[in-house]
Amino acid sequence: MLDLNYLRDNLDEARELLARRGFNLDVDTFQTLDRERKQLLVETERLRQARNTASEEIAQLVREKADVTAKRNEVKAVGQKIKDLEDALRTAEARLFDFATVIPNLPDPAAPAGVTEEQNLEVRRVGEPRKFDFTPKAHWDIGPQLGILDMERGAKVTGARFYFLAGQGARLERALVSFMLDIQTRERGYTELATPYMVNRASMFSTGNLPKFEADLFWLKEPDYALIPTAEVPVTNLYRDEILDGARLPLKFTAFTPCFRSEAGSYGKDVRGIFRVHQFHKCELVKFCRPEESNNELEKLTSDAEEILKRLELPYRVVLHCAGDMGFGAAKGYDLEVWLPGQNTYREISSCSNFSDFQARRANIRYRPEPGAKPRLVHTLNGSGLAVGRAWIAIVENGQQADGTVVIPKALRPYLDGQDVIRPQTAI
RNA sequence: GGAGAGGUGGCUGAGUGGUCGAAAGCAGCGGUUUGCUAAACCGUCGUAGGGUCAAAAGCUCUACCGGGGGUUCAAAUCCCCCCCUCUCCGCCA
Repeated sequence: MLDLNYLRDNLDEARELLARRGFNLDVDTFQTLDRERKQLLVETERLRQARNTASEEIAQLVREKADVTAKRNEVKAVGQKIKDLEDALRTAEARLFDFATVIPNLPDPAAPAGVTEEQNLEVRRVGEPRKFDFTPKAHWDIGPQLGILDMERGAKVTGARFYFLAGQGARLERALVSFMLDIQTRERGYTELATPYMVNRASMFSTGNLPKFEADLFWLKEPDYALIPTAEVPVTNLYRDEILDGARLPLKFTAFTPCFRSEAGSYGKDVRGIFRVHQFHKCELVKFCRPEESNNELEKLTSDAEEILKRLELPYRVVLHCAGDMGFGAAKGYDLEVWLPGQNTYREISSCSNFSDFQARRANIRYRPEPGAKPRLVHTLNGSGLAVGRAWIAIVENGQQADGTVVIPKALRPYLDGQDVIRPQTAI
């Protein structure tokens, strides 16, 4: 959420910045709502003051054992007026709040203007896509042929966009999880968290998933909890409504969780294979830091995610989001796109974003810069390090050989008892 | 699921209708003193939003004692609903 005081004082600037990401800020509506709220506030406070003064007079009269009936009746009428005004004020405040909660974050000046994926800026390419002397297959062919992926049964047991991994396939995924967490915790200074997989509405609001993206989430019938679409939600909410000691910043966490997404509105997209599914696994990286450090921390976080791809010898490129392709709450963000030979293209495997104070304001996460100083909002960042299912796809597609087997990246072999190749296994 | 206790400022913890935004202590901040990685003493010390002001300071007003509603001239305090924590019983991976 944007700072309402900033909006009041810099409406034109805000409108222009938001236009860079394709959002049309309705300046007139904002000013009208803001003015109405202010008028009601002033009037309500004026009457409250009158009542408080009168109440004190009554208290004094009572102490003097004087008659207070007349005075009491006089104030009684004010009380009703206050009640009406308070109702009106509450409504006005709610309307302003609702207006503000659907405004996306202001883009960082570094984010290129643009509204579509094509306007993203390629920053660098790392690793050379392998030359095949045969036509490389996609994972939806390789996986079932090896007997490590079963999509039909996933669809039977649950529905479309669900799947089973089996034997070496399931183990490959488990190895990837340990591999990713070990690097981030042992070498990159992240603290590992195991988190709740369902959260309440307040948490979903804080990260920006509510109120706008309710349809993208899976909801429990009872109680009113949603399954997390990413560990970003529980980890960012770890410090909701807290004041952190500035000396502890930056704080860095990594968490492995399942992620649940309804994928509403993506019906035609990526219908083959397991690239886009309702349930997947991800190792997430989350940081809390001082505002002046956040863009630098974004570079470091991105490089922490890249490290996994480098060790797995997977070719990838880094793309800087244009203003319009960024997530709702992001000010600046990079995508890591891994090379998928089966599809002959780079595909997203990680998204790393700086949310500036957008989530911190919603979540009320502050820090005290110095002992005794006033609390300020932190900046929050997060990124995938990495999406495990997509890493699985990348390994299978990049490691495939003409005979249908898959070579496992060297760095991962210690997590598989030294196994170097996935060979066809008995069907489940 | 059943029974009970409780949620107060950064923390601990008083306060059961009116000079309570809230005692006291700790922590923090400012200072004094002491020849020592500290102690003692003094002072200060919540957040948000209005008004005044060119602005800041200051002054002043309003709200906030888990959340929401109610009673009352007046609510941290009384009533109702919800949430959370703790204890005991039951069930259970």
